[in-house]
Amino acid sequence: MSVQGSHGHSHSKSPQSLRLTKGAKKVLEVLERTDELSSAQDIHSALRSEEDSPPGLTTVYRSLESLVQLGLVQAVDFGDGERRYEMVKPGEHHHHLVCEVCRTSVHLDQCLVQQLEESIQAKYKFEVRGHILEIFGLCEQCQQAMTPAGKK
Amino acid sequence: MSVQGSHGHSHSKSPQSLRLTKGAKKVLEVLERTDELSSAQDIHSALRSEEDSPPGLTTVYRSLESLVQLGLVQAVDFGDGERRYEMVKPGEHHHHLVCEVCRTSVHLDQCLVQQLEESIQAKYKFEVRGHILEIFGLCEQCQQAMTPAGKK
DNA sequence: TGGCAAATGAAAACCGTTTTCACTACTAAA
DNA sequence: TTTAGTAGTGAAAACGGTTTTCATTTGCCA
Repeated sequence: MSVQGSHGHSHSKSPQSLRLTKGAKKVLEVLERTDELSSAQDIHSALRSEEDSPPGLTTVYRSLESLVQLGLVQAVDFGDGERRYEMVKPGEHHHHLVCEVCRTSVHLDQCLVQQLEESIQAKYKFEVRGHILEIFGLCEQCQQAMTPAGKK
Repeated sequence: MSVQGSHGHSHSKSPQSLRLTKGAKKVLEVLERTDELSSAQDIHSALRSEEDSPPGLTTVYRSLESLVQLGLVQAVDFGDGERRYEMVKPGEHHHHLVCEVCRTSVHLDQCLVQQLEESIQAKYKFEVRGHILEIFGLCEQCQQAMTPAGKK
């Protein structure tokens, strides 16, 4: 249920794209079988290497936007300038451990924030609609790979 | 303690900027008296409207990078394409309620994640170094401003 | 089957951020 | 105090992910 603003001016999303277009289906397929977070470009190259006439990058972006709107996909932003996406399994909601070195990410098995929302709502009169929680650090391998000396 | 990757390749930050330069001081002053999150451009225009020879945008960016490195400022990314910054009061760590309509943000008075870090560390063998938690929704005013009809 | 709205792709525009490079301001040594 | 040498700065260009534009194609349906 993470919320994702858009770069530019985000015109309220008109008629189009409320249906699952052909391109969007292909994008969703890629995300369906990918366990890690994927950027638009990741998805685009995945498709290009397996389809004979893959959707263009533009279509991938547009599809992702629709899929997010449809609630089938969630966008995550680590602040490194590249947005990542992943499938949302219905009723599932979770966060990630993101390794700062190798950038791999692991799902946390449940949402840590849900219980807090109610009290925030009461205390701040703030209507909670979504949240981003990402935890950064070092995965096990990268901890080991970092020799005591190199521990910048 | 939010973590902030950089856009490009982030050359490990050489000698320079480990001291508080003149430009950085001005940037810090702006953040010091601002209670909301500010983007680089915000800071730049603030300075331009009050100094006779204000630091350029480049310097603002460079200063912010240094200040983050020095731990005096933290960067926050909502995924709308614009990074925001705020002063870090020593020992303080908190998160924000961000209104999706008017984009104002309010501090939560404490960190909601700290208690979790230890158990994450144990369970996932993941060395936690930082996290991002931002909660999105509607502030009180914007809730009211949204007439039942206009509730897109 | 003809007409239209939606979908698509290529290329251009965007825009926040970073890099480059020439120049200036400090600072420390002589 | 002059003289390096180093760090800081600004303007402009480069970058790169994302969005827009616009001409074309696709697919639905009356």
